[in-house]
Amino acid sequence: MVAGVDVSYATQGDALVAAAVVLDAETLETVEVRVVEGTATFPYVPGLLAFRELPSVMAALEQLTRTPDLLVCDGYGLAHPRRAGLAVHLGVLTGLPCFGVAKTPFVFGHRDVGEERGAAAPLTSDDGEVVGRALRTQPGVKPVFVSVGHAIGLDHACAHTLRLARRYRLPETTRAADHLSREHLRTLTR
DNA sequence: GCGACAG
DNA sequence: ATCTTGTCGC
Ligand SMILES: [Mg+2]
Repeated sequence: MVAGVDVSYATQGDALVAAAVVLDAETLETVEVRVVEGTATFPYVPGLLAFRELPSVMAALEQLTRTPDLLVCDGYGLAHPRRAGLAVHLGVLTGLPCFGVAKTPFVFGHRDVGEERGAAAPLTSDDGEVVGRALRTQPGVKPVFVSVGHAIGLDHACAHTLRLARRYRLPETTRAADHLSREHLRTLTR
């Protein structure tokens, strides 16, 4: 069981909606969905995203009737200035294996990535440590950035990412959580 | 000292 | 993240 989490924010005011979606890792079938309405209590500050998004994400996860075996975050884990991105926080808070899949670069660069699906290049710090991996999930489409959160290795995190992103650039977990939180927020704003 | 900066 | 109109490619 793999869970994806994400948060949507209202333009007016501080309302937000967090979503947790559990998918069967094999079939990608939706097993359970949870949405939580909340309020933003922390601003967006690059490097401190966990403090803005995780309170409501934790609330949504606590509503699940089944504990997932793996968590997938929308953002970074170890590939963070302090090696403490939201995927690391969420893994420690829950005690569950967790990794992050980010959509855009943050602070670490990488060599060119081949154009084929599965092509990859390490994200490295100035002193050469590998903190993540740029991974092409669809041929000819921008790569995603995978990094370890907690209790999982980078190879396994990338393998899961590829299995969860067979048709689209982003993992189905992230797509489902993003869609659910966005739609629920819309019902509040309209 | 200045610029860059996940979502 | 959210807003917003058009454009490009499969
Ligand atoms: Mg997000």
